[in-house]
Amino acid sequence: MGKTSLNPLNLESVATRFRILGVPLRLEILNALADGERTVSALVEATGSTQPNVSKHLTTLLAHRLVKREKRGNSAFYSVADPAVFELCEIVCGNIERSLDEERRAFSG
Amino acid sequence: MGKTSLNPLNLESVATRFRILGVPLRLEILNALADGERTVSALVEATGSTQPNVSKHLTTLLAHRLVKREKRGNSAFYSVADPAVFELCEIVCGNIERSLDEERRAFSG
DNA sequence: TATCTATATGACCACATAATCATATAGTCA
DNA sequence: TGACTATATGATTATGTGGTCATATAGATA
Repeated sequence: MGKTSLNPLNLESVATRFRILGVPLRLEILNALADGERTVSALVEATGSTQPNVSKHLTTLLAHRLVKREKRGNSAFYSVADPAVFELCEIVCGNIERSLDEERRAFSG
Repeated sequence: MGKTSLNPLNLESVATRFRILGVPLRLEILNALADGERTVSALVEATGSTQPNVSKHLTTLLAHRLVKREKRGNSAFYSVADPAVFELCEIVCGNIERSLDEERRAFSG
């Protein structure tokens, strides 16, 4: 358990996950879901994108199990399926910061 | 410090990082670099892809500072720039496993 | 210099997909 | 039922990019 080295089988699905997260609007949606469930309309407003576009990305996120969906009345409430995605973002942010630091060092040193 | 929530500025670069990692062959390359530097030829052999293709992906990985390059003699030695990428993969793997568990539970429960 | 090996790169094609628009579906309320 | 609201979806377009091929560059060696 925990032995999650990248065998060819995993490789494809891991890459797919990354690709799903590689769209700014989708990250924005996930970010907007960080503190709880939101309706599609709320996400449309939060992101400033169009309703069909947000809906489509939510469908994609749902298909890859990054979000959950619950329909209540007229609305669809989406929420993050696995909070671990936020760890990913944090690591990437740290990653980028280190890159930039190095870049700065290269320029000033 | 460590407050790396996704502001719109970060959002684009974080998404880009994810997109870079969203290509199986690139993950395979990074995986092959897990235990040290490798030449392009070695990576071509390790991945089974073509030389121009591997070289091109290495160029991409280099441009986004996911790998480092050092030329010695006739060869170019590439290595992972920030080992944190492997954490990412581990998290994603765990993520996927939880998804699959849930899926299995949904079918059998 | 000529040749061999290693790597990089430009041109090209094929394919995936993000965004938009129009429209369909479905639930609510009068 | 009919009108309204919320969400989903099909068609279309535009764009990005992964893969391939041919070729260029550059270092090593004779």
